[in-house]
Amino acid sequence: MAAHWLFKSEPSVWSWTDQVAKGDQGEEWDGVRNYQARNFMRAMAVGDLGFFYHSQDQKAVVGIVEVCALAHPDSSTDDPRWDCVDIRAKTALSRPVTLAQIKANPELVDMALVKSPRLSVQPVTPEEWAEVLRMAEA
DNA sequence: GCCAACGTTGGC
DNA sequence: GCCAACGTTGGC
Repeated sequence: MAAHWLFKSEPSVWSWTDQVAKGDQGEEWDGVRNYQARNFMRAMAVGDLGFFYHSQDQKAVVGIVEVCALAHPDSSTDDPRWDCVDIRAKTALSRPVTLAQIKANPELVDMALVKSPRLSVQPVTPEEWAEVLRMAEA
């Protein structure tokens, strides 16, 4: 059973559009300097799916990505502590799901996105995954 | 642009 | 090993 995740990015630094432009080859999710986030990446398997979240101005889940390489040393640093996975864009959400909508949904009050807004890589439960997808289609 | 929250660093 | 200081992040 594949696990689900959420990847957060500032669109001015790395946006969904940038991710899509990388195509099936995908791109390293580098630059993470937080142990919790790193540990989640180490726990990922190829084929796991994740939400792609835009912080800052948009504050919304905008797309779905797939893990396409297991955790490996982060090429953006020589510090051996930091690993990252590669992800590739899979599909855009037909309608982005905003942080405001998520906060307003009683089913999602326990989401890491709400409880730990600064964590850049987060786990998503199967229930949360299904609920956000449902909101994207509603 | 401000402020609160939180993680990390460094001194003791 | 603890704790204070600091820097960064992200929402509003």
